Amino acid sequence: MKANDYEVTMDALVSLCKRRGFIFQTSEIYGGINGFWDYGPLGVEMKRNIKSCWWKSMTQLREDIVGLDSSIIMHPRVWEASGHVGNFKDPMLDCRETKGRYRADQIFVLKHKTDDAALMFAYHENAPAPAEKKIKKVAKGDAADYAEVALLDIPLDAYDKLVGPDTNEPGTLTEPRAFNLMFKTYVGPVEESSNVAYLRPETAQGIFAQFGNVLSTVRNKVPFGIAQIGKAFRNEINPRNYTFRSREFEQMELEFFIKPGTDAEQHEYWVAERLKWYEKVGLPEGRMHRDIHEGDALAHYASACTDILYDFPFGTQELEGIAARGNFDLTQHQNTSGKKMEYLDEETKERYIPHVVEPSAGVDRIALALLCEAYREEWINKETGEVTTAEVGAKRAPEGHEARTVLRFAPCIAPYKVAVLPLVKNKEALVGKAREIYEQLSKRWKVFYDQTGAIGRRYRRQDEIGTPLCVTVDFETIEDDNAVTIRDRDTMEQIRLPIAELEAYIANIVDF
RNA sequence: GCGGGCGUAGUUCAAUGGUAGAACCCCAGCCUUCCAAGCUGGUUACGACAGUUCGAAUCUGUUCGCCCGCUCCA
Repeated sequence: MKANDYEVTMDALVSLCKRRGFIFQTSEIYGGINGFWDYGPLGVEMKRNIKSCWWKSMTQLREDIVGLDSSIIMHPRVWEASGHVGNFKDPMLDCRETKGRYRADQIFVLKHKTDDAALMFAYHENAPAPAEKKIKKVAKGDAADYAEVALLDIPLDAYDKLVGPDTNEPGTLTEPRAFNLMFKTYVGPVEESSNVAYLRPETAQGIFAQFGNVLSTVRNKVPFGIAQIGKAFRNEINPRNYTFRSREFEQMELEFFIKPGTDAEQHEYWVAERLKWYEKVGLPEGRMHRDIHEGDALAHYASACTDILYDFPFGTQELEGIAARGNFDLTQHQNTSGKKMEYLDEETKERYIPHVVEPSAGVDRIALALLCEAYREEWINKETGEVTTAEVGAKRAPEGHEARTVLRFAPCIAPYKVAVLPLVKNKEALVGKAREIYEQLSKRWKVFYDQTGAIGRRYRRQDEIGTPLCVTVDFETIEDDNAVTIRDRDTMEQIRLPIAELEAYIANIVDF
């Protein structure tokens, strides 16, 4: 069953996130800075819940995975070994005429074999046909007189004779510029090239670099995993779509080390495991997709890669990538550092560098997906109480109805688990009892106490921040039955429950 | 980074180059026995920096940010 058939608009969601304190633009008082976001009082709780559900499923509910917290700045050679220093940059060039942008290494050029003064024609890799046509039309020449050259081998002073891939005019291409997507800094007070360091662009390499230490301390046998949650930084060219692509973001990565040859089955296993987890935190199957990488889309060292995607309002986008990376990373570190990265199988006496399956998820993307999924506007018929999904974009509810905004979070994700509400605030005994319950429940969960305004308004406030349960203390509670009403966020129905049974009831609903 | 659009209160919107308003939200008080009731009062905004002008939310420039397209996404 889909949890939500309401199609949220990003405008409505962004507005609610700011209004209720989920997500703020960073440094907003100074005008903000592109690609960086802050999580407010509710957002930080929600994000912590996502991380602890993941951490619990990885390191607590199974004994073959241990945790790690490696530093953000590591030895620069880590990034040489991983290939990030060499490859983590894309030389790009623009066309002034068409406003197109191209990756320089994907553009090739047809150049006259003998006449250096002749026009040259650029084209997209493996698609020379348009350039060959232009040789006939524009240069009145014969394609046979031209040879293929990589764009990066064309000298800059010849760019005025170069015709771009999507134009017929020469001289419209800018020179290629390298974009290194790693944030650079200096270790120590002096800025010199010998102490350049990078903010990690992924948490994974911290795991690989500590593989040996972890292996020698925890006595785990292959297959086993190392899990890590932490910040990573990428100097994205163009952050977009709210928090979806940020320059500072948080990852939850597992490196699951396996025996070579079991890659395919382990990969398949982890894709299924992770999809189960997404279902559990509230992303239903109907809006989740798998993108199975094949052929050219696969990195050269990987034997399989499956992206897990979610239907965002701005398109179907990646939440997590699950890659079978062979032993590429450990081998690279072994070669670069000179330290052995081998595992000895005690039973078979085999020595090998383990292969790895890497489920790598973006916390911020999951948070955004959960917000999109949870957001819902409803219309409630004032007479019958019947609830219908609101029309998207409607300014107000139709005659005889009132509007309700509700975040239908899975209870394990909700920032607050319970709200405790005295029915009225000007009766001391009611308030006293409510405070007592609040303090009792607060020892176990994040609980909201609210005595302001009409009870209905307080319910709606909790709906809008996704609190799954409201506990209301009324006159019967103190005069009669020592019980409270519990109101459900989604159905708005109430049951009566003795205070003695309250904790067990709540735990059953909200704990992961 | 390029092109286009847009920046007024927490939100959604007003205001002819001349005192920045409203609704909702929020806060306080009164009232209130279960789904945004009512009454009274209150806080809060022209993204930033320059320029033109007697006077700028309004005109100009720059910049920052957001949205859309291109581009990119190991």
